Amino acid sequence: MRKIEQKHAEGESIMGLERIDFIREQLKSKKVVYVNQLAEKLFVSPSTIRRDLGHLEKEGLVRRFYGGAKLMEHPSNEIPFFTRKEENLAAKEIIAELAADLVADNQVISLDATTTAATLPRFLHNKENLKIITTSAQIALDCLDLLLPARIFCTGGWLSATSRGFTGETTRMRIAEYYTDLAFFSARAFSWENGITDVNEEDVCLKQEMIRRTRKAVFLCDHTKFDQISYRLVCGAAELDCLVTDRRPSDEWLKRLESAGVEVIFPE
Amino acid sequence: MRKIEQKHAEGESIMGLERIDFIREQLKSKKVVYVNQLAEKLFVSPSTIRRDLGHLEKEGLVRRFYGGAKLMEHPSNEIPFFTRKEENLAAKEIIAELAADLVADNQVISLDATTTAATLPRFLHNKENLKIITTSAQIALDCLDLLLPARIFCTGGWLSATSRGFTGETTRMRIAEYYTDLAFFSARAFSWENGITDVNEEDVCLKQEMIRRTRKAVFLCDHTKFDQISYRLVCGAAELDCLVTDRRPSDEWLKRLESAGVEVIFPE
DNA sequence: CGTCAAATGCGCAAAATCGAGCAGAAACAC
DNA sequence: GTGTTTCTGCTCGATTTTGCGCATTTGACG
Repeated sequence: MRKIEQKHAEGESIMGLERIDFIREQLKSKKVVYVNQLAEKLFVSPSTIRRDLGHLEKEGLVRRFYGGAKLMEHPSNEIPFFTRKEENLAAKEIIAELAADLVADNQVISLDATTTAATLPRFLHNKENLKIITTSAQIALDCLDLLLPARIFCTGGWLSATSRGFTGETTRMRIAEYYTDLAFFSARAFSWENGITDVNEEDVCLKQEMIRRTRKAVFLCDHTKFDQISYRLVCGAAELDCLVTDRRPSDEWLKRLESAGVEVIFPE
Repeated sequence: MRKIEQKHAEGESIMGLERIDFIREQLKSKKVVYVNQLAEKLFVSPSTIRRDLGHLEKEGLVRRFYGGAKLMEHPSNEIPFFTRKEENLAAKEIIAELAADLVADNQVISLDATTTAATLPRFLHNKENLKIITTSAQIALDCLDLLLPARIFCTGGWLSATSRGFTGETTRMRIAEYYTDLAFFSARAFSWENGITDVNEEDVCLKQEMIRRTRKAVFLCDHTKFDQISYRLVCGAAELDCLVTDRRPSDEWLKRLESAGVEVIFPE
């Protein structure tokens, strides 16, 4: 007990995991950390800090440079699923509620492995006899826990930690086996010139397959995603049938989307 | 020894369950606990704390690390499945721990959608480069949350509420695509005359496919299942390669299993 | 291009922690 | 009472983490 208090008095001579967590926080707020600074602050030797940063580098969280390390700007795909789910939660819920109105009884719908799509099932309680096709293990189990009156088909495949969904050739083939009334999907960015883009090559292929195999492709797109560009093309605006968002888009966007024949749904 | 008496004088030398409850509270509020910190706070030896944390790890509540333990964020996925999981929990853990010893690095193993099989992944932390093939959505996501160093393949298919796993023809075909080193499965009942039996027609077909496509079929069978009969045959005893149970079977059973060429694994 | 202080990676030894096994104490069953 | 089980603390060899020395690399400065 005394020992611990003493340590606290001296500052935190933290150990192992907790120290690395501290470094993570520093990185989050400051983007850059320096070996000496951390060593001093944490009362450990620079060697230890170097080792820690080495671990974080292996994880892909930072890039080392001479004297310290810099936070790697992560595509949001690599932020843990449950953190991502909290981001813009209000927006996702607004979108999900509006999107749910598109669904009618007895339909077959598909959902991709995104946090936005994962918000949708909560609003499907009053639909009867749905079939839900999804690439997301998380969404599949969520539907069970919600006691949805629906049949759930999950593609299977290799499980991805970041999306908590499945990827790979098997997954794509499974999607291709179903033609759906509605396909709900999201992505990281939407710009007029570059269309819908996202970071993960494999996930993009799955979205494309979903879009190809549906009567009505519905893009769930919160306001933060407009006029952004990621790098891998999902599809152009013209290939959409419908876009659901949480705020009224600008007049310019509305005009563009209308001219492209995209039905736009937003609150009020 | 003096130390202990002193401790008694100072107050809380908490014992057993009460101590573990305290650790639970600490975990809830702080997310991370340290062996030494707890030992001092609770006036017991570090050994005891290690044992306690070991128990909590088996329960799946924490993940141990050098010097302490961290609360496992088990963010959703619960309840109806969980109640069944509590039954014979101790037996399942004993079986899982023994079964895990059968697994070697770099192997491909399959797990069916049973609660007994679901206990296994917790004991696979020290194996490297595993591939896990499962029909269970629950197990797949559990493996993620455990941060297992393994690739997870999930068959997909139509989701069953009772097993939280997949069934159907698609599922069977997916299993058939992989040949595994080990197949771990469980079932309702095991009798000498009628072999392994279970209730659900569809699930039985999947188990059979798993058994057909493996080098070593391992039946996870707690003591309550011996000399029981359900109705749908999975396979006869002779088709097993190995049986793992939580208590020494009767001499008669041991003799039978030996004569059938089944390796029998039980504690001690 | 050369110099030099600072930072780095590597190996090693000290320290801390771990798990397994053993033995004593307390609780319990009979 | 006797035997059994459970819990706890301790010992010991093994593992992990940490700090330091040392040769090497880096990058700023002249």
